[in-house]
Amino acid sequence: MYDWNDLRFFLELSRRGRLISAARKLHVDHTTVSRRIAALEDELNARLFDKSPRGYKLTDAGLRLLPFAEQMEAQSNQLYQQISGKDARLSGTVRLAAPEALGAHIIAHNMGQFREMHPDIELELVAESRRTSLSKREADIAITLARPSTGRVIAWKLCDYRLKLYGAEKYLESHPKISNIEGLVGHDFISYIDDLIQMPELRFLDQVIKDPHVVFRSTNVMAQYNATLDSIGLSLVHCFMADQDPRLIPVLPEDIFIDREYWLVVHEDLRHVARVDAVCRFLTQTLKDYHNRMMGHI
Amino acid sequence: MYDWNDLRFFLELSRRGRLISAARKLHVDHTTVSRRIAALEDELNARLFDKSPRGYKLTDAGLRLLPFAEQMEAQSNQLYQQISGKDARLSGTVRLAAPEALGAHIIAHNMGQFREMHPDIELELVAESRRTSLSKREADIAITLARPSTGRVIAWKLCDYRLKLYGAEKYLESHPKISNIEGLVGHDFISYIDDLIQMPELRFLDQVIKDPHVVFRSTNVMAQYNATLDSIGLSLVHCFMADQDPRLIPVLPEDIFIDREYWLVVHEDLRHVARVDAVCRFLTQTLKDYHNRMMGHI
DNA sequence: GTCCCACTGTGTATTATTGCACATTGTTTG
DNA sequence: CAAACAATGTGCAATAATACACAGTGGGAC
Repeated sequence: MYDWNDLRFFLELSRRGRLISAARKLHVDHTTVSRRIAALEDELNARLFDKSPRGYKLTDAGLRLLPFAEQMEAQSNQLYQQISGKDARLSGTVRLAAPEALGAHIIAHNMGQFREMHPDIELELVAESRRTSLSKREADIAITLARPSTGRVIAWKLCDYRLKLYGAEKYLESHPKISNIEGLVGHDFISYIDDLIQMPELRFLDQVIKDPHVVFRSTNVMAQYNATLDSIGLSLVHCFMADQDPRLIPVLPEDIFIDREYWLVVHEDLRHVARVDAVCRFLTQTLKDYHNRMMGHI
Repeated sequence: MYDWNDLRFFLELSRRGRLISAARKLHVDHTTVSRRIAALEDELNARLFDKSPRGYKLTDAGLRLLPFAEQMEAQSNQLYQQISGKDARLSGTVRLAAPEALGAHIIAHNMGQFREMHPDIELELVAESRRTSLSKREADIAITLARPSTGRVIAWKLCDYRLKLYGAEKYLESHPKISNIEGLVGHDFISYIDDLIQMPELRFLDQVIKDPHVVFRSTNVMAQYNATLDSIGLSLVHCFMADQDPRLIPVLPEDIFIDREYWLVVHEDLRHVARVDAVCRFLTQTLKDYHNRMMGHI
């Protein structure tokens, strides 16, 4: 029978992609990891990784093995904690895919607190506005704008958030005063690139004004934000970003606002993996604490 | 972190109770098992076994560890089968506690078929009519006469069975002819030892005749059976035993019969352990095939 | 195009684990 | 009560696993 310990080498290599990185985490030599993976592949008569000088990537067989190994690891951690009495320190890497605005601002700004709570968990933040596949392990956790409708995932709503229309002071001073929604006609706007929008929930400028005159488009939220600061136009910005910045003035805030939701999504197989669970709990609690800010209530 | 392989030594020792027996099963030296258990106890800072020259017995900590280790073993077996393509031959020991009659006859007579199906599973049959505790691992599977009402167990009904009153030809020839139930008065009977009966379901002679004249008592079903053959009295015998023996004549079979049930009981934690599951399936199917015989329908 | 860096693979020395031989202990049998 | 048997524990040799040193390869930067 194969060596159960080899599964620990397998797990770490699958998470880190490189022998030397996995070896460092496990406090062994990279040659040991290489040999143990080779031994495991030999015992199981299956190729678990596609190897290249640039790293190791899981094959289909490796992907199929992964949930079992993770379950064993979860059991191992539970038994260690329960029998030895010592808290088996949560450790390992968790990859989180989150919308750029949320990830780069709210989550990134809470990393200090997270690391205090879980010093051995390495949180990798993929802050992009494109879809990620959890079943292909592109991420362990995803934060989406809508509840996923298919796949072996578990999801729950994290929070609501609000966007409002903002303009820089310099822009507002040098353009016609806006006293009602009709007054927006003739103004310039900043927005996403329509045909590169991957989530319908990001199409919200059309709800504010018909046929907006867009002078700048970007897929990058930070680029849009900075362009707004640069006084080239108005844009719909997340309240949790803009309200912290006195340079941005909300435009008709009582009339113009878009509400959206954030959802936390985890693959079913990872739900009970301790470090994934720890990250989920942290995110859930953090965004509960941020409720008012997310909604633009100051 | 502790060596995951040590858990395999732990599992085998917990099942077999002796270093040398566990070592034989694992194809290692008994000193290896001894040292690996010592290493595991040291790592977990817990005593897992009470040691004596006569063997090793699980402590409370060991009992608490057991389900986790078994889960890991279940995961390991599943992944091996699924990834390597090879059927990880079901192996290991399963201890079955069954009522003596059922165990020693029906089950024992089907061991050939069972071993053909599962050559690496060692089925240990504890054929006794006393209660066994599944939570203390006195057995992995129990067959009982009634559905258990408490405990973290899973149970389902295996089958119904029937007992009838039988007498040996020699006894019947040398005693008053029995043409109705009233005619039983004055006859001799063989039965259990009343104050040593541990299950109310075994008290059935009282249902047939009030104040029976019992000339021989035993806790052992086979002893009762052989005494009946020896023509010292009448006894209520399981149809699945007696109907195969032309030496036993049923007495008033249309009027006198007792119906009982067999239940299969497994501890919740073992339900998904592959070899336990295999035994459960085998028993369930076997007793389904034996339905007519169990009920005395020839 | 060349050099540097990061990473993997291989051979060998070192260290850890396991098996062997045997002593010790407790139980059973005569 | 003594001898035999079964099981565990210990010391040391043999074997296996791991670390170390270094070669080879591929990609990126200049």
